[in-house]
Amino acid sequence: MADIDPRIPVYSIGVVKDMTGLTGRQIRYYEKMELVKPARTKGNQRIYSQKDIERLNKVKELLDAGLNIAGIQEQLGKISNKNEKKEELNSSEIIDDVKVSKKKLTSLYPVSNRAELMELLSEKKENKDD
DNA sequence: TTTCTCACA
DNA sequence: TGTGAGAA
Repeated sequence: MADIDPRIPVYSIGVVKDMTGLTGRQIRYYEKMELVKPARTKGNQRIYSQKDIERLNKVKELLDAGLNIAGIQEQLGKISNKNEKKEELNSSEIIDDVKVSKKKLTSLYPVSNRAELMELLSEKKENKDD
């Protein structure tokens, strides 16, 4: 649909919605809040990279952790700026363990962390693309 | 199918 | 913070 670069995989909002378990509106809403910054196709369709997927999952965790948009912007700004601080990870790894697939995720997979999710998503992408 | 804006809670 | 409706 929106594979512009053959090197890197890009996803439309439809697949991102399926991957993240978020609704299309939530994803667009996060973009509006500048939590994510997907590129656009010639037809103005949003195109998300794996970095965007990870960011959206991060947003999910942060929101679930009790953060508001402003707080998430700070967290995302940090990781986007440079590598994460060990002290900051202290709280991140705690929520990282048990969030992800808590209540949303309609028909996803029995994953328990993002890393595992990303692997599954990669397989799914190849499967769909094929 | 995805996009946007307006409006509601 | 997130969604519904309407229009394109």
